Amino acid sequence: MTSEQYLSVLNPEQKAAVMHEGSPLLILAGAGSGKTRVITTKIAYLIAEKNIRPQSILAVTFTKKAAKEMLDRAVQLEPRADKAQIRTFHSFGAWFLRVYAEQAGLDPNFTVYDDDDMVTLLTKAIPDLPKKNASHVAHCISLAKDYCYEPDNPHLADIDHSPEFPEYYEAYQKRLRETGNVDFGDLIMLPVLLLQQNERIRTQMQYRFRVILVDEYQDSNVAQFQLLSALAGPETYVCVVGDDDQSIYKFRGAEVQNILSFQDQFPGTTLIKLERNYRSVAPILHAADVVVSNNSDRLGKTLSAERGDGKKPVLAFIPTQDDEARFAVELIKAAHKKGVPYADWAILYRTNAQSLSFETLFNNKKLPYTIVGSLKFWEREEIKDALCWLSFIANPRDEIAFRRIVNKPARGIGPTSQDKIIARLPETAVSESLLPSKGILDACRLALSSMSAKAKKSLGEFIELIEKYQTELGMYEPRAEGLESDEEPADKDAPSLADVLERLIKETGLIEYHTAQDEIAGTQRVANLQELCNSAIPYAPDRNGLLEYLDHVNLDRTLETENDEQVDAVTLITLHNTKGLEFPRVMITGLEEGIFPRAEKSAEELEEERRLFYVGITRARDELYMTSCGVRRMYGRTEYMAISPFLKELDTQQLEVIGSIPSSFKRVMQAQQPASEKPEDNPDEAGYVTEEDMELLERWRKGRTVFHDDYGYGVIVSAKVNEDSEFIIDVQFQSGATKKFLPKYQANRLMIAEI
DNA sequence: GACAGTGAAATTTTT
DNA sequence: TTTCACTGTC
Repeated sequence: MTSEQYLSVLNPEQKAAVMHEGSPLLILAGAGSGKTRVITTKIAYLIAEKNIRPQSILAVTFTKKAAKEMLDRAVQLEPRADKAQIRTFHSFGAWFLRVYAEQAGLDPNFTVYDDDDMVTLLTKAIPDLPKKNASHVAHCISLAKDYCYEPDNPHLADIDHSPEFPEYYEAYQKRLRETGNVDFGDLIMLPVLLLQQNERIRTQMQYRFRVILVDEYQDSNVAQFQLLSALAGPETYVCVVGDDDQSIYKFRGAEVQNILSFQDQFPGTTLIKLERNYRSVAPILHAADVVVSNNSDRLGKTLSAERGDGKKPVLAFIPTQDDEARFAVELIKAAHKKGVPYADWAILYRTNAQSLSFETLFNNKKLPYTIVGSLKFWEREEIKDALCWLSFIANPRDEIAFRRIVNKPARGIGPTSQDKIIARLPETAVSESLLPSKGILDACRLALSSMSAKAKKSLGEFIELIEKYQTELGMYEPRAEGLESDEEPADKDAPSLADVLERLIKETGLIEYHTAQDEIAGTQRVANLQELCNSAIPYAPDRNGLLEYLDHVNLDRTLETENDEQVDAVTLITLHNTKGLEFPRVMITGLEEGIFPRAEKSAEELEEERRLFYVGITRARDELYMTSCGVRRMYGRTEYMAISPFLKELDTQQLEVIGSIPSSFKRVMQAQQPASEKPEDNPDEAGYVTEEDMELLERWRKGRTVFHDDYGYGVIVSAKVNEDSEFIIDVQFQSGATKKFLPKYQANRLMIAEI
């Protein structure tokens, strides 16, 4: 495509953003304003018209999915863009640290620890830290790293002001360095420290990247800002794109301040606003706007709906979560009959746990779906086991991996022996001046003499097995790689890492171990292991292949189903994961107080939840459905849900409301009706009593005997409309227990007992 | 050191 | 309701 062609489809602001040069650029891009198009066109334009070498362009995104899409679209416009560095922040960090592993004090074959590994390592580093506290401390350490605070930083108290925290952090960091590995936070923090301390490396990097583009800048954290600052030299062209209304990662250290103060941090910045929305029809955009305008802490912008009018959003009140899933199925099936593909639909929810009722029913009704970003697969025991074998082969200083695999299946080397071995680790560091060290393997050899005959034998076999694979994969050969790392994808028929992995899980006894487990518990573990092997197919059976594969699984937990794009399936996804995506038809589920927004939110956090709602609404192109359940099963108990406070912020005149409307919402609707249509009588009691309530009051009056499926016979001791305008009864059962019910939602389980 | 049985806790959101 | 961590026994 020529640049005239791709520039001609842009509106004036977009074109200005693409062609801008000579100063830092901040693009404030509203939802659906063609932000990705602008970035990808800019990449193509810089290469084609400004003679920028593709290799010297760095484009950073937050998710691998976004990176992939950006690369694909840029390549469509300009084939040479495939040489540009388009990565997530974390994968850039991993790339950088592999290039400068030695300077960063890391094993060149390091792998990345996840949150669970952090907790485990922490309990090893600080033995008397209670397990329950460990995950909290681990979380705080992550946050500290998001702010680029080292253990001696006085600001640590802002994160956790317990006096021990800096000690814990320091002990953890020391132990982590001994493993040669990194955690997620290190992937950003260590490059920042290295760039700040080492002028030569800084100059190298600043020379290497002449253009840096950052997407979703509103969700960058302080460490990422510092990384950007360190990478940007006086000659570097910096362009960031973001939307303060879509900042949803505060809990992870995201700092909206980064985008709000960008113009101060980078003096002379040009600001371009993209406010034309090309995605959603007007009523959907209106709903989004009404909701987000309840937030106070925002730059403020007005989106115009370029697509014009369309279908009003639908708000459905639904009895239970099973009905919610049924509602989705019916809607989707009905549309499918009219030719709407399944893939047009996305079901959005606040917490991963909510996907379950949809999965169950979709399976039942043979409705195809894909789950995005479900971490479950990678958290499975058998998967982690297999990956730890690979990690330990790559880096035999990896204490966590070692402990996990050395005694599985049982080899008679329990925690006590493991501690003994790890205790010998310092000796190996001294005796082993030649790099790379064989770490724990050497420590095992030192500890052999003090072990029982049985343990000695199996530990010897363990060492042998690891070393065999290390040799096969050439783990100690120098890495033939400079700054460029443009690996060609492996040939389909070429030998693959998958073959190695398959052999490994057989030889280690993992497959037998899990076959046995499958038979006992009826699980799918062997099948999962097979799936894992499949995921390794594109990687070469050598050192680089292994490291790339491990980075891939550690930095991107979404299981790549190769035929992702071809299969026609409904998308099940958390609201957070929808960032950057769009769908013709969107259903936002679980709009109940305590679910969305989640319970116990401060005012500030509530604004973030509201932004999350805003993000969800603005994903929809043509149709938007919102559902709210009356009751929901949680922890095996049935809970009565109040409607989400966000629903009360909607413009009910611009909604289609269906289902049995709770009186608390009827009140909202009446309040918003034009004065002429308002009913005359408006009793201003605590609870507003509707006609429907009158019927309920008559039927469920005080003193009547009722029968409940679970609790048996009982007497109604109170019947009233509560503060939330919901009709509620108290029933005293024969057991003596008193329970509250909303009879409207209990038609199947609670009935009047005729006497 | 392995395993069965018991009791308590669990659901944020993600790179 | 399910899952996980802890305890006591072999």
